[in-house]
Amino acid sequence: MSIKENNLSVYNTLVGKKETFIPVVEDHVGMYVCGPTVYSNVHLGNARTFISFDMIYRYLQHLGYKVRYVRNITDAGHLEDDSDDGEDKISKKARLEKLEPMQIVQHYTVDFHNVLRLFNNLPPDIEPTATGHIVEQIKMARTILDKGLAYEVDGSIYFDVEKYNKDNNYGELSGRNIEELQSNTRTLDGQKDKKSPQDFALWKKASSSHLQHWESPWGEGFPGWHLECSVMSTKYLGEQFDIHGGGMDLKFPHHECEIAQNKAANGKDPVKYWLHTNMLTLNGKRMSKSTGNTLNPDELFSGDTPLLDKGFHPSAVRFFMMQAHYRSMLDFSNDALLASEKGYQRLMNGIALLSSLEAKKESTFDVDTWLKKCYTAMDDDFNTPILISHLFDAIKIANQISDNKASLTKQDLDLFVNSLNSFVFEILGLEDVIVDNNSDKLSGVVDMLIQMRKDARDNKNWALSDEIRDKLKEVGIQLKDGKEGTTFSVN
RNA sequence: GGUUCCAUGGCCGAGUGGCUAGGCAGCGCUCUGCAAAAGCGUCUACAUCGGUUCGAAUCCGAUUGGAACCUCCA
Repeated sequence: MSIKENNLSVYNTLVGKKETFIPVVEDHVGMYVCGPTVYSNVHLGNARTFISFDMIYRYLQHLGYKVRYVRNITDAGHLEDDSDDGEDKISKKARLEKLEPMQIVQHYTVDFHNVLRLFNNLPPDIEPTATGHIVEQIKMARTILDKGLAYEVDGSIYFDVEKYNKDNNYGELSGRNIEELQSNTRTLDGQKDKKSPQDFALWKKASSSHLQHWESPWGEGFPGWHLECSVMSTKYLGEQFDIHGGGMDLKFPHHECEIAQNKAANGKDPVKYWLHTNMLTLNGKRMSKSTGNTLNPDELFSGDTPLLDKGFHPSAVRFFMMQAHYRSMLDFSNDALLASEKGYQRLMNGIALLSSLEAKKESTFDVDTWLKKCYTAMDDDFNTPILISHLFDAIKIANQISDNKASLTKQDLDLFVNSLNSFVFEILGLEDVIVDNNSDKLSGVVDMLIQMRKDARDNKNWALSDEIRDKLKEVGIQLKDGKEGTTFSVN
């Protein structure tokens, strides 16, 4: 399959503007996305980032690119700070719960996968773990050490930012400069080993309290915060690859350090396009594990939280997220979600209707132009909100066709139906959940009541027919009287 | 404190130097025994104050308010 003729442009954080997307290797895309640190349940903010990149992955594939999507699992634990007695999150959690660190890792990795599956995310092609690449991390640390861009202090290896900055630009991604950083870095305890506060650890000596540690040329220790991503992206995508993604919050220092490590080790700019997704906020503040301002997916699905009136289907939530651009901040609220859910149902109803429409002799609607607009939206840095506005236009046309106010030829109708389905299900990754609402048994019961109500209505027994309708409504079943008979929906 | 970003109609949320995004709610209509649902139509906004321009919500400056990063976080 050849690449669809397209003008995909992406917003590249590195240059601060949109650029035409041209992969390093023709027809192939290497994409690395920073995955979660698995020390607690994944929250919706995390999910947003991975859902956004899932959409990007899907669209790149749709365009015909052969994509290798790598997303890591951070299971080695990042240090809480750079102090000597620093304890990483995974060890800390393990100590609290009296569990093996890898037990924690396993538990939350499974949770992470489950949640993303519910959101209909495709799995990445490779999902490497930090603990599975200790050898490679030691090797890269040694390479950087050999090149003189890192130094050893008491069993720990630190990256020499100042020295690196002489021939490179530390801060190119986040727009910082090193002087500013030096004058503005807060003073933290236990940084006496480092030459300069902005230096960061490639390898840290393990203290006796550390549960996770490995043997290295410098003694027992564990890898630094940023090394795993440099190592694993290089290993699976090469020294230079196309897309590196992650949340905005990782821009600095994490991604900045990744660039520095890769350039120091390989002498090349590792990434062509840096893509950063914006935060999901709750009450106007960013969701964050450490501050506790979070909403967990199971609370969202069940509605078991004071924040929500009811539970929401993962696909409706995904639609809610797709209605905002991935680079915009999105605030999570009950009202916004309810509004989105209704729109989502409308979209699904329209799609169901569309597949039952009949072709006519002539077309009153220009499908090709519509389709082009859809692609233009997606090609413009994956603008899903605009795409969705076009999808609603399509739904309007579908209704018009149904009312005989518009028509499409067989060829146009097929293209229309296929394109709409492909955008909604294949690219946006939504699911048709209307069907899921109607379990066989329930619909059997309700159909019986609908028939009884019809008999009552035929006998003009309005009291009974209204009672059936209203009682059903009370238990959350909405009857819908239409020309072709009565259907129902479950709220 | 430093750096960066944002402020859009009742709500959510795109866009952007002249060409009414879209969704939800509201209102009107169609349908209906009455409703509901559904569909159709409609409501025309861009924080404040200056400036640039034939023209600014869109560019520039200031002000106010908010956010992110600077410390682990998607």
